Amino acid sequence: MFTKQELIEFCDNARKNYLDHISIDCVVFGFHEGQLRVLTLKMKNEESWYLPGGFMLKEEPIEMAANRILKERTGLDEIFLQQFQVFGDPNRSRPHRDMYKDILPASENWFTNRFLTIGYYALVDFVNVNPTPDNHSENCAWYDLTDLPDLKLDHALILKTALDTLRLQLNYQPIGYNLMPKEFTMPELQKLYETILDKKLDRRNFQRRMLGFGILNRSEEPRKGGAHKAPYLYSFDLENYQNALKEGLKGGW
Amino acid sequence: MFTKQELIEFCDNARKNYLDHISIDCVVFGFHEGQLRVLTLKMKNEESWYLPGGFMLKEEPIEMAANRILKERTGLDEIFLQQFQVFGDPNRSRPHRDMYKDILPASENWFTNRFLTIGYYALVDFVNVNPTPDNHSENCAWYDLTDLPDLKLDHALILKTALDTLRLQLNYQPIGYNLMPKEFTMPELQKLYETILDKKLDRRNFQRRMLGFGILNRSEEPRKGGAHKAPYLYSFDLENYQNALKEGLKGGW
DNA sequence: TACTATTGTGTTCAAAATACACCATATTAT
DNA sequence: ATAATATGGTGTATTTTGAACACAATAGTA
Repeated sequence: MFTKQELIEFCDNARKNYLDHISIDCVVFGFHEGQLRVLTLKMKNEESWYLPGGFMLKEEPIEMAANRILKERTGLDEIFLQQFQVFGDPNRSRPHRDMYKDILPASENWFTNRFLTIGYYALVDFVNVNPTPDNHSENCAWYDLTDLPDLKLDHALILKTALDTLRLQLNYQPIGYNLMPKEFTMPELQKLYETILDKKLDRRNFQRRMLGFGILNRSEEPRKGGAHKAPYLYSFDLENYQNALKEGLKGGW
Repeated sequence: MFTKQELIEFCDNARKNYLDHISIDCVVFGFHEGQLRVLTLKMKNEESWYLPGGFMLKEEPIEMAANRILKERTGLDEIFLQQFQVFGDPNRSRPHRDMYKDILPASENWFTNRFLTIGYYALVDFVNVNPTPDNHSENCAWYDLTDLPDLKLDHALILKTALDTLRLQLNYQPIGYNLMPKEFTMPELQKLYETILDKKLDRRNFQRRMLGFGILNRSEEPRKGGAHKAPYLYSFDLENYQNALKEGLKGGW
């Protein structure tokens, strides 16, 4: 929560640089060792959590804005973000209006204008990534999907919609490139799918189907040093992966 | 194209009523007897065609705005519109800026501000629908997809993206409810799929699969009066149809 | 050296998609 | 009337894909 002084400065700056009425919110899913989590920010002086979001510069392309915002707010860079929906209920920012109504009149408070927010989502390996909060935020935290804090505004809805979209996407697009390390084992990749879908899959059928997509390369050398039998290492075939993103994995008709 | 006087009036009105920086454009696919077409508008005094689009009221929900805009500009009402993507290249409205740069300075011309446009698409039966142009438009026309006029701004991109989305959607969602008459024959429905996909399908396999989805009811009475054997009539089972929209037709994993 | 946990690689059975053939019916040409 | 024809309904064999399941291989450990 802004103090009055901070708010006035923020609004002055925003009016100069940002496009009014449009914001971006990012749902960053993090995965590691069977854990699926979401990146959230806690605002200073406010007992509530938000998805990392922000505003667009007046002449900035949308995708660039999404990447910049995510980087500024969490330090995450070069993350593949996917646009999935615009949220624009006229009342979605009512909590902010209520919060600030006695501090600055609505007419002067750019921050509580109506905003449509463009939802983006991403998948990352949350140990390869080091979220660092920006000035407005007290803390970045990875929350387990089953144990979420109270998300402000419509951010719970945005999160749920992102998850639904991700699960649907799993059926016709490859995932994992931004999420798995360069080399990974088949059981590791399977764990990702199982975690997103919240469902057990058959080892052997998973492998056959996955290989059938033709987006994986198998290394000569299996992983060594672990306990038990040494598994093969796989990596994504970038060209085929990109192609599968465009074309879809298996046509229906 | 606006005259200077019209433009000034339009901008005055827009500033009062519309949300700045956001517009909506609709891709209305029309289908009839094997023809797939797109609804386009020709502006007065301008040799160019547009998708029907417009602006949001300051406190209007997005979906409501999309429906209102489509109705105002074409007369089409109660059409199921599906949001599919936001287009926001900073240069997308450059043609409009160039067009009006000598008529009204950009600082006074709300119309040439930067706009992000939210893309919606719909499918309708174009003989059940009677598009009537609004004041700004000289003409509404259904164009064949293979014979499109020059679409202004980024509207060709929006159309192409909508078509790609529609084709992809065909694989995991039912379509046709807004498009087919209440009762229709299986060959008629097949023709729709073939037209959208631009590909021939097997009659018998199509029917089996379609019925397998469980979203169709067969009437007792076959259609009469046509030449040749009387075909059965089908209608959509609304409840199952809606459910299939939400759940998808066949899960992958 | 046997035990255990994990991974690799089938094989079988069922379901679904594909390819293809035949019958039914309403109009039209003779 | 009757045959020709165009269109629509239904069935069947084959192939492909998906689901369920079992056994062999390997590295660490008791």
